Amino acid sequence: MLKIATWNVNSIRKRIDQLCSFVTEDEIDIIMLQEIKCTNEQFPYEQIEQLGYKCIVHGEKARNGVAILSKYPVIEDSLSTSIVDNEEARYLECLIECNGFNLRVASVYVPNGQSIDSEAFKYKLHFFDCLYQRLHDLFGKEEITIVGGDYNVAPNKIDVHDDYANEDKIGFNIDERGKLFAILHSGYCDAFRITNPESKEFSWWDYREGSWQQNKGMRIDHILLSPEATDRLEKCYINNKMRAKENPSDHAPVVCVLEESINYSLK
DNA sequence: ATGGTGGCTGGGCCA
Repeated sequence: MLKIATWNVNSIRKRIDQLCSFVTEDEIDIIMLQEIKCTNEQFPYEQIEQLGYKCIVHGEKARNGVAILSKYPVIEDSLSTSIVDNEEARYLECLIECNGFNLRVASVYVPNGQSIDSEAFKYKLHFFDCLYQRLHDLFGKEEITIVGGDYNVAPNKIDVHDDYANEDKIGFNIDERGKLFAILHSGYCDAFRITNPESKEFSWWDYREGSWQQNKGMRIDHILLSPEATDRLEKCYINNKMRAKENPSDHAPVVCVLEESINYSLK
């Protein structure tokens, strides 16, 4: 069994103790992190390595920043840390060797987009185009590809609270949903939705307006799987206990469980 | 209610 998680921590330095208890209690093998909000130098390597994880970090000062932590050996790192032609730390990819087969793992932090009529929204759509291109290029390269992250898009009505299922709302506009659908159509699977077809669950709740208390959230954090990974998918869950803690991230971790005792080679 | 809270910082910007 292989447990793989994604979590937007909203500052790794603020959340380091919660991260350590989460990966220990949920027995996480690999985790993709977003919004670490620190430089590579500021990253708390020591505390995480003590738990047996290798750290691959692509940070920047004060904002954004992605990382991948793995209990299994990382055989290639710093792959394609820039899928968009700018300096923002929003994408990181590596290759992990796991009991004789390779996993290509990516951590992605899609721009929020601010509002539908903003320049930031155009950038969000452009980022999605670049992400699509990268994931399209990866398709079939390794059998097992896992792309976890904060996509800042809820795929369908069931993924947002009732007040929010509106074209004007950022994260639910048809153009950005279309970009996510295009990635799914290219062959990747939404691990949570395929294992929980009817569940109205969220992965993010605004800090403001009592959103958590009223359960007014959105499911915007996703684990996308290549077909050979999807075949091995046992379950996927959102650990919203992490959102209920004191000083939480505004996001909850998403976890998928893969069966690993399978010959992954198609040849 | 054009607000609200939280994290970067060290005054706003971003989410």
